[in-house]
Amino acid sequence: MDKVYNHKDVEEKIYKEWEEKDFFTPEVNPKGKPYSIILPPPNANAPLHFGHAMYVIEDILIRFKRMQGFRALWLPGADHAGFETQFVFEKKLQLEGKSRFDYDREELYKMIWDFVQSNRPVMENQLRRLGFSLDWSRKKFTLDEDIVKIVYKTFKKLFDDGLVYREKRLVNYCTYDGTSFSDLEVVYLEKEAKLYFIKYPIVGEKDKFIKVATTRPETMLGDTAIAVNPKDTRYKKLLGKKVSVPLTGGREIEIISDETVDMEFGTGAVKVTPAHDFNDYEIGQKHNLDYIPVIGFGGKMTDAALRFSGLYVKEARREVVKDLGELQLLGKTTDIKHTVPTCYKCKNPIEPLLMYQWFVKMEPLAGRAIEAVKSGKIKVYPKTMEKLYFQFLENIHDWNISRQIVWGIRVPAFKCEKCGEWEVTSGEVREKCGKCSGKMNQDEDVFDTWFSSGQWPFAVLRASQPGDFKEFYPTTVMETGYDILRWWVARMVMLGIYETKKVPFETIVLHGLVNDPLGKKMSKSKGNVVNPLELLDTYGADAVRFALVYGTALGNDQSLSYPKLQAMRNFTNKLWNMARFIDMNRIQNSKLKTQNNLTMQQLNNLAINENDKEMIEKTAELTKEVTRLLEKYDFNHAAQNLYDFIWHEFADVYIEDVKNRIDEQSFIILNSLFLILLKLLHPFMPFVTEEIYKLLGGEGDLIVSKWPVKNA
RNA sequence: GAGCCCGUGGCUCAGCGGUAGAGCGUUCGGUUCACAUCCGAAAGGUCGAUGGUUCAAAUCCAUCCGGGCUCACCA
Repeated sequence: MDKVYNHKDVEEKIYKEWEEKDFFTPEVNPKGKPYSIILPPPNANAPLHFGHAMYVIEDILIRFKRMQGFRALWLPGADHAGFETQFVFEKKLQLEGKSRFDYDREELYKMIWDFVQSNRPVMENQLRRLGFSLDWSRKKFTLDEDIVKIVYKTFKKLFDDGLVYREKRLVNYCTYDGTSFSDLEVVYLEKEAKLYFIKYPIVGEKDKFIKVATTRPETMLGDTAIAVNPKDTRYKKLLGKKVSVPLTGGREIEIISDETVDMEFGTGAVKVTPAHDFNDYEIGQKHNLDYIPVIGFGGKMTDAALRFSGLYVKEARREVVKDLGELQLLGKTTDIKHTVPTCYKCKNPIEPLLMYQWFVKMEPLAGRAIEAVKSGKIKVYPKTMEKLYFQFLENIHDWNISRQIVWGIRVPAFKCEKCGEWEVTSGEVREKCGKCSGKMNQDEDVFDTWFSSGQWPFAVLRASQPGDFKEFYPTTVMETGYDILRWWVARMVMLGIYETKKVPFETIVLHGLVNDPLGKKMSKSKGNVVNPLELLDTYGADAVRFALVYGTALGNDQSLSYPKLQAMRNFTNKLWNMARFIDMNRIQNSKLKTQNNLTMQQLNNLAINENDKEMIEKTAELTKEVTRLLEKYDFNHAAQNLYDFIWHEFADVYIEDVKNRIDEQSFIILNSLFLILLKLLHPFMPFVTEEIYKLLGGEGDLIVSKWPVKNA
């Protein structure tokens, strides 16, 4: 054996061997009970970041269960990541001096498809480098034909059940990216703004005004009421009176009362623009107001904005303020801080705009999802995360699932040109209207990516291999970062229960984020992103894996620590040298048998020396403890126990002791105990343990060896 | 505005009701042994602050301070 463990020589070789021997499929344990985890499908188009390396937790579970004899399935996939990917692709086009408008829908889709396919192996190979024992024979993509079909079916079912509807409503729209979003994709940023006080002349009463305060004067062109609080005595006598909206050529609106108006803010009177503000939209619904859209989808003022038509919102604001000043209708302006809805991707302001979109009615779905966790049908680790889950589901709004992009699953809905009738299908194309035989056109929009990934567990198991769904659904564990609990996990629960009548997974395990060494969130814009591959090169996959679970409680964020990585790398080397010691003794004492792989029971029968007996007992205890900790998803302590015991008890004390009294019997015990420790450590450090196991003459392959049991 | 998490030796973090723990770092000693060393030992903490509950609190409760995250329609 080499003097020093060299992970580079070992990892690739071993992974290939495992893959060639088909150890990653559940079929290695044909008779075991099913145990399944679906890998959260990474974006097919993007290289992995450090968060993905945390999926090592899933590999630990799968290897553990595989060794215990379960039919352990860990199913890999890739996500088309609709808007994310189209955004990246458009950036690329931009660099080439092009834009999405230079291509028709089909061309653009094809280009993105090729782009994604060419990048996809990068991500998949990184998963291999991490040592993940994923069943590649079952890998799926969210745009695979069979998956798409399932997504269509769910949509149709939701529609038929009245849980999907198409309506013209105010939605979050990014005029830069040209698409609408769900609530979750809107980020509220605190910004400095000007609060303008504007006078609206009261009709028929000369020189009388009502003053309102607003940060968005340009939207006044679409005002359809002024609202005050019914309790506000200041305005009681003005209720029902008309005012004329400045700059609109005398358009008249009414002063109404609504209890949502905050008397303390501004003047206590608020302008109501139902077509461009969520609050105002609500008020508009209640009071049956008109909707006058003055901002268009391109971010420019519409014709309804009269002479401001064609101006961008910002310009329009400036002009409106200027004109109001000239008309003596502008009061004071003050500086305030307020939160502005912005696009999570491009950071430009989100405009609430009125449009027809497909919505999923969430309340009934959310209720069942809440119930699933409250009743214990789904367990959450760590338990504190339940709060996040409930918080989201208890305050949920209907989900806008339409996106105005091409990269994704196109909505299978067709509209008749003639009679306007909509028909939703399970993917079949409708050319003729069933009612009037008019020509039908498919909706241009695609689904929100999360609508398809929200169906992933049942979709992927129905599509992977015949029998998989029956065998492996519900899956055992869903493990992912807590940051996508709402985006993804909660939606999987809702859609899973809806479509299959069963929870999609029995347990949710959530890990924390990996921050940079200074504790800051890694992000491209900050330039502090650490490429996991570099660390794999430097420290080896085993060390990186171990460092990620060691010393951090489940669900807590951690900062990348180079000293820790180094310590873990040293640990792999320590293991290697323990093996070298054992190996050298075998060679030097050729009469020593290579008999090993004895069970605890056999070792107990063999041992005479007190120290040997004690070590057997301690190893048995460790086995019990590590097993117990893994069962309760306490990877941190399982890892710490292994580390401490192997280094500071087994190596520092026991090996030092055996050194001075080595004989046939003690060698067999030493060797066997070490192999047991390798088994316990294997889920965490699969490469070095497998390599050593084989060098020391372990039977077969460690990855499929039997998990040690205390009393066997 | 509301909620959540974190604040433990120089650094990174475990512990979360029963005499303060680990890794890294530091200091001293030993060894070249299977070990890019490794082994042994030591120094170093009134567990953010203040009150309370308890026989007993880093651990439970309250308030406050500091750091982070999330949610929310403040015009």
